[in-house]
Amino acid sequence: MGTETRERILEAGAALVRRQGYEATGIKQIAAAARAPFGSLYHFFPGGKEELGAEIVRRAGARYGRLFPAVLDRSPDLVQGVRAFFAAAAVHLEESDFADACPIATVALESSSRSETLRAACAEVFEAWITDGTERVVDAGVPPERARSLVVGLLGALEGAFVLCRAARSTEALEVAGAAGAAATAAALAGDSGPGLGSR
Amino acid sequence: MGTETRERILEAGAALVRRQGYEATGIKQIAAAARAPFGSLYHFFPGGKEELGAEIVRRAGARYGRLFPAVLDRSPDLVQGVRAFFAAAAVHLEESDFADACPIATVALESSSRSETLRAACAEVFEAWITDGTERVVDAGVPPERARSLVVGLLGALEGAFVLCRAARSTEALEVAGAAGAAATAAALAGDSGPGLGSR
DNA sequence: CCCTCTCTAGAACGATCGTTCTAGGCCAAG
DNA sequence: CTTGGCCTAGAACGATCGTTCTAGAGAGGG
Repeated sequence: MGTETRERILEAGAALVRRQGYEATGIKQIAAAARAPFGSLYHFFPGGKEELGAEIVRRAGARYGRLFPAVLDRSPDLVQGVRAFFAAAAVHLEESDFADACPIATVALESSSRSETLRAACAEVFEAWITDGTERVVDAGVPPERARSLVVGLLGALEGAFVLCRAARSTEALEVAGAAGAAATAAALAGDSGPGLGSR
Repeated sequence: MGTETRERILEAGAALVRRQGYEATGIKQIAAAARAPFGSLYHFFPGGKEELGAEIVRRAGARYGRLFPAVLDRSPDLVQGVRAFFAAAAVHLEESDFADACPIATVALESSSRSETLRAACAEVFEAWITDGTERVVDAGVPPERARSLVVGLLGALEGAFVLCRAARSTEALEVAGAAGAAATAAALAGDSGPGLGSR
């Protein structure tokens, strides 16, 4: 069955796009990295690069989206879960020589004014992450609207920290964001309407 | 003097790169948009696309960096200044059909694993923004280290919100980030070591 | 007047881009 | 055995990429 080839293409493509972005990654480069025959690429993705890109985004989004719940499940509470997630992101980023941050943020910025297809795929992934995250926060006892704002703030802080960290080749921004995110989460759990991410 | 041609090239290049990113923007496209002869491009930027890109980043960074102090000067205090800055960013983003966000964030993500020259230019700009912002916050009475964390958190929140807003074509994330940023600023001014961005 | 230096102007080059096309291998169904 | 599908395989195409090269316009100092 050749479906595993399709798999390899998406896998290799995701790794390349995460590091280089969409525009800088060639379709032939993906085929080579996946050790896939070039013809297969257009067989599995007749829509060409754009379709392949959208599929990579969705696929990487679904995989990366499982990380936050997984970390939460291993943490005693929400606040420590948030702290642990930012800390893990910092470790992983540094270990990859500041290459592996968010798998889709670069594509989101590159495509938002150029390809409606790609932009929509990124938006879809972000929204799924937010919805899933909100559910977890609501389960911890935070009112839905407040929970969503918290999660949007957390995700935004994470994405922004990735931008700064990759540029500076330093984890400072992730550390700051992690501490702030944890504090904001604690405030939301305490029912404060006060300071912190997510007070609207 | 032909230096004004150089100016036009940087101007046009900045506008294109801001919307499309670095990789998707062609050097000939910049020349055409600037109504500059193509030969002039290599005359002014002998280092080719990379040198031009780095110059665009630095130039756009210097210009955009003047915005935050300007907004602050027109605001009664730091907290309202922060709020106003995020609000203005949201208005400008929406008015530009979600095209004009941070002029260098896309380049930062695209280049960080591909071009040391460009990555360094972006890092330089971010660091300058942070340094300048920290100075303003220190002037308002916050201890230096705390001030820097606050500013790093604010900038990260802004950049991340831009990513989410452009993808979603919505200003939600900027609104959340603005409220959180203002609250965190208030907390820092009050000397709280408690919740909010920048509590390390 | 001429020489030099800056800047304009765009043709030309090789490389690479995404895409299309043709051809063959493989395997299950008839 | 033959047919028809999926999938592999890569050559070929036109377009465009960044870069280099040649040539000339224009101004200023000797």
